[in-house]
Amino acid sequence: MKKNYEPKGIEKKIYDKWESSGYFTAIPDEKKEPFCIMIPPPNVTGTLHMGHGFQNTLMDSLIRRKRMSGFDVLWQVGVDHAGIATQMVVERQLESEGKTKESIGRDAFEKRVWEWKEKSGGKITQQLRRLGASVDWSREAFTMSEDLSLAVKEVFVSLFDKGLIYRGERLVNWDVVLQTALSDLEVTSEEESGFLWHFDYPVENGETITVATTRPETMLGDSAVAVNPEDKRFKELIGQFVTLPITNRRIPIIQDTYVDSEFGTGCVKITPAHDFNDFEIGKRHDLEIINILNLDGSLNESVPEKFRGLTTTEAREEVLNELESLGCLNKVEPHKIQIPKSQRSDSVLEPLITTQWFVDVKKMSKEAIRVVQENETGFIPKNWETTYFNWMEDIQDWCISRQLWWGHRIPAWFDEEENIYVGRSEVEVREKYGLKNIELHQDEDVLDTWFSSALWTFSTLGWPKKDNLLSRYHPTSVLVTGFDIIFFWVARMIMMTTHFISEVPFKKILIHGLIKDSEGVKMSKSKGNTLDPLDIIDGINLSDLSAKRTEGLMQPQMKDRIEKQTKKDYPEGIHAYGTDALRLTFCSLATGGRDINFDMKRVEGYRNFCNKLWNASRFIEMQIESYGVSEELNEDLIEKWINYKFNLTVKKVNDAFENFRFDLATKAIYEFIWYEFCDWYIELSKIKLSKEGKENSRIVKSMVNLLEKTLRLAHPIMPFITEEIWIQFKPFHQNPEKSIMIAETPKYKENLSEDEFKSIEWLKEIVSGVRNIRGEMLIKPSEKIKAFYKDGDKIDKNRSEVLTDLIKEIAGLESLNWINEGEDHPPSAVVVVENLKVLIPLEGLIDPKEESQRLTKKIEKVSKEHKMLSSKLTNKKFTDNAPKELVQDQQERFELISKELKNLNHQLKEISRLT
RNA sequence: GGGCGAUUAACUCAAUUGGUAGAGUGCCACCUUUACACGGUGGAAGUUACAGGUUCAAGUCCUGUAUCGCCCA
Repeated sequence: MKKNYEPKGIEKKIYDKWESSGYFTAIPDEKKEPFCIMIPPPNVTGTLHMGHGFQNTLMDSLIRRKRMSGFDVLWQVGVDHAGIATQMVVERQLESEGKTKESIGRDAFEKRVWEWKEKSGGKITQQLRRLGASVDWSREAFTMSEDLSLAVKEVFVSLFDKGLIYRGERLVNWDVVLQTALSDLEVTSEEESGFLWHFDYPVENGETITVATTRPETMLGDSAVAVNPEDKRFKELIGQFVTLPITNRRIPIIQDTYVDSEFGTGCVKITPAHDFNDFEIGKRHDLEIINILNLDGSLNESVPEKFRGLTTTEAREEVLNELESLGCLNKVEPHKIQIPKSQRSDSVLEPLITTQWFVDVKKMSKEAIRVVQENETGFIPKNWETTYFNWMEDIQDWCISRQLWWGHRIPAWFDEEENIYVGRSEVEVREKYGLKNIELHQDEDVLDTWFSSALWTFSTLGWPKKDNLLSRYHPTSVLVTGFDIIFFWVARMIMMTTHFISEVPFKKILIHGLIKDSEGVKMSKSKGNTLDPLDIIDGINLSDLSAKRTEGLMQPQMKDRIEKQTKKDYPEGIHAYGTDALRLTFCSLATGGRDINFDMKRVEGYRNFCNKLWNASRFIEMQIESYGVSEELNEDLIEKWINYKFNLTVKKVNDAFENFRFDLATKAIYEFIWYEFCDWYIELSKIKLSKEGKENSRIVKSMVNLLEKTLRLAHPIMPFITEEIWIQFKPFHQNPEKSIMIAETPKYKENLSEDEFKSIEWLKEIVSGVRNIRGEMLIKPSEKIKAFYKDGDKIDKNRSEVLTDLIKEIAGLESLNWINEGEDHPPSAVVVVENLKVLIPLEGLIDPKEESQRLTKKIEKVSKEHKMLSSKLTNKKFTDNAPKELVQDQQERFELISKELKNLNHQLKEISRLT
C-alpha cells in the first residue's frame, strides 16, 4: 500500500468493475423486500453541479445500504429531454453552419436533435458514474423514448377524453426571443431599479385622474382605470369615463378591491392583455382585452400607426415623449421593480394572450392533497407539507403547450374548421371520430417537459404496457429532491400517479437543502461562485478554475471581480480530494436544514479522514507481513471493548439511516474509525504486538476482522476507498463475496455485555490524565516517568493487574506500582479516576507551583459541576418532579464528583505546602 | 403585504421526548515516536442574536424585537 491514499485511478477502475459485473442491475426477486428510488431525471443537456452531487450522494448511500441489507433494490436512472434547453443547443449548432431550424424543416431538425443526443447527451450520465452512483444503467430511461412517449400519449388522450385537458385563450409567460410559452419554473424574477411614472388621464367631467405605472408602453392597451371602492378620494369618479391619451379610446373608471390605495396614486391603469392581475380584473368586469404585441414582442396593429413595429423599449420612449408633450406626464419617481425574465434566453418576459393547452388540475389536486393528509405519502422534514398544501389549495390550471419543435408533439389534430380531434395517432383519430376523407393536420406544439416527468415513476416501470414492473417496485420507496421543485414536479407526480395508478408515486419524500457557497450565497454562473463536483474530485489549478468561471458570462464586466474572488478563495486552485471525501462532506451537511453552505475546509477534513483509514489499513497490512494471519481470533479485553464500541456504532448508523440523518451516520463512522479504532485500538495493539508473542498472528486476525466489518459499515457513504481496501485484504478475511458492495452490512447485536468495555474506558481515563500532566508540564514524550496507584477499590486492583503493562507503555511510564495504605509517598501530581489516584512524583520534573495552578484550574471546573448538581439535588422541586432515573443518575454523578473534588482539594493542599 | 426558515466558538456546522453545549477547520504549545505531518499529544476559545414568559430545569417550548434568506403576491 502507498503511504498516502490516492483516489485518482482507483475510483474509475473500481466503478468499471462494479458496472461490468452487473452489481447495479435490479433483479426482481419476490423473496426480497423491494426498495426503489427514482432518480430525479437531470436534463440531457445538463452537466453535473453541486446540487446533483449532493442529491445523488444521498440516494446512492441509501441504495447501497439497502442493497447490503438484503433488499431487492432498483435505482431507476434516466434523463429528461429538456425541451427548450436542448432545442437551443441544436439551434446554436445549426447557426454555426449558417442554417436555421426553419431552413431545414421540422423532421430534419428532430433528426438533428436525436443525433446530438446520441453523441453528446450522455455527459451527465458519465459524470454520475464519477460520483459512484450505483444506478441501474440497463434500465436507463429517456423522457422522449418510445416507451415513455407511449405513456405520454395515453395520459394526454385519457385526460382529454375526461375533459381534464382543454384548449383555450389565456395569458401566459411569453418568451419573445424563443417565441414560446414558458412554465413558471422557467421564469426568474429579478429586482431592478426602474421608475414609477404618474400619468394624468382626462376624465370626461373635466377632472383628471392620475394613474401610476412601471410599464408606460402598456397604456396603449388600457381598457380601464381602477380604484379601491373604499377610497373616498375617488368615490365620485367611479362609473365615469376617461379619454385615454394618444389612442383617444374611451375607457371606464371601475372599482375593485385588488387596488391598493396606499400604492402610487391609488389609481391603477388596467391592461388585461398584458398583466396577470389586470387580466383577472378584466374578467371580473368584463373589460375589453386589447393585445398590443406581436409574438416577437413588437407592437401590433392595435396601436396607432407610429408605434407599430416598435420594440417595447422603443415604444416606452415614444409613449413618454408623447405624454409629456400632451402635458399628461405628471411625475416620475425611482422605484424598485421585479422583472420577470426567461431563464433560457434571459429576455424580459411579456404576459401575452395566446391559445394554449391546459390541464384542469382542480380535481386531481383534491386526491393529491388527501394522500398527504392521510399519510399515504409524506414529506421529510414534515413542515414542507404546509408549503405543499398552500400551493395545492390555490392551484392554477397548468399550461402544458410549448411552441417548440423538440418534445412530445401534442396528439391533437384539426380539420379545416379548426375542430379538435384527440387520439394516439391520426389513424386512431379518424377511426374514433369517424373521419374519412377530410384533411387533418396535427397541432404544431409540443408538451411541457414537466408533463412527461410527471409520469416518471410509472412510465419508467413500463406503464401502460401490461408486462410492467409496477407491482414489484411501485409505489417507490422514497423520492429525494430539492424544495425548489415541489410544485413543478413532486406535486404533479402525485396528481398524475394517483389519477392513473390509484396509488401514491412514493411512500416518502425526502426534501434536502440547497447547496450554497461558504458565505451562504446561491451558486450561480453569473456570480461566478459555482463549483464543479468533478473539480473537487480531480482537482483544478487556479487559472483553469478562473477561466471556467468567467467563460461565457452574461455580464462580462463581472470578469475582474470573479477572477479576484476566485484567487482569494482558492489561491492554489482546488486539490484533488477524491469522490469519497466529497461524498462524506455532502453527507455530513445533510442535516435537514434548508441552506447548506459548502466549505472546502470540510472536504479537506474528510480527505484527511480517508487517508487516516487508509493508513490504519496500511498498518494492519504491515502486521500481516510481519506476523501472518491466524485462522483464529484473539480474544481479550481490548477486542471485547472495541467490538462493543463497534456494535454501538452500528446502532448509531442504523438509527441515522432510519431517520435519513446522513450527518449523524457520517459522524458515528468518523468518530469510531478515528477516535476508537485508530487512536486506541491500533495503539494498544501495537504494544501487544511488540511483545513478540505466539499469539501475534491471532491479534492480526482480529484486526483484519474488525477492519473488514468497519469497511462494510462505512461503504454506503464512502464506497471507493472501502472497496479498494476490502479487496486488498480479500486474501485475509473470510467474506465470500466478490465485492464489498454486494456483501452484507454489519448487524447490530442486541445484548453485548458492557462489563469488559468499561475496563478499557478506565485505562483511557488514566492514560489521558497522565498525558494531560505531561502536556501541561511540558514533559518530553521521550522522558520516561514514574507513577503510582493509590487508594482505589477492588475493581481498580483487578483492572490494574491486567492493564498496567499497557498503561505503562502507552503513557510513557517507567514504572507504575501500588502504594499501600498508610505508606508514605513523595509530593506528586495526581490523576483522579473515581476512587483511584494515579500519582506522578514531582522530583524535579514538575514545578509545584505549576502543578498547583493546574489543580486549581481543574478544581474550578469540577466545582462548577459540583455546585450545579448539589443545588439541583437539594431542590425539592427537582427531586419531586424530575424523572426518577434522571435524579438517580444525577445523584450518582454527584457522589462521583464529590469524591474527585475531595481528592483534588486534598492534593492541592499537599502541593501548596511545597511552594 | 402573506407564508416559511435561519441566527450556537474566529469560520462551516451538530446538539434525541426540555436535563445545563460538541465536531471539523483555524489558533496556541510540545513532538519528525518505524500506519498516517493529509500525523500525534495537550491546551485556549461560546451571556446559544436580543428582551420577556412557561418550567424544578430552556439552545430546545411560548410571545415580542432585530438582522438575514427563501417562496408566493
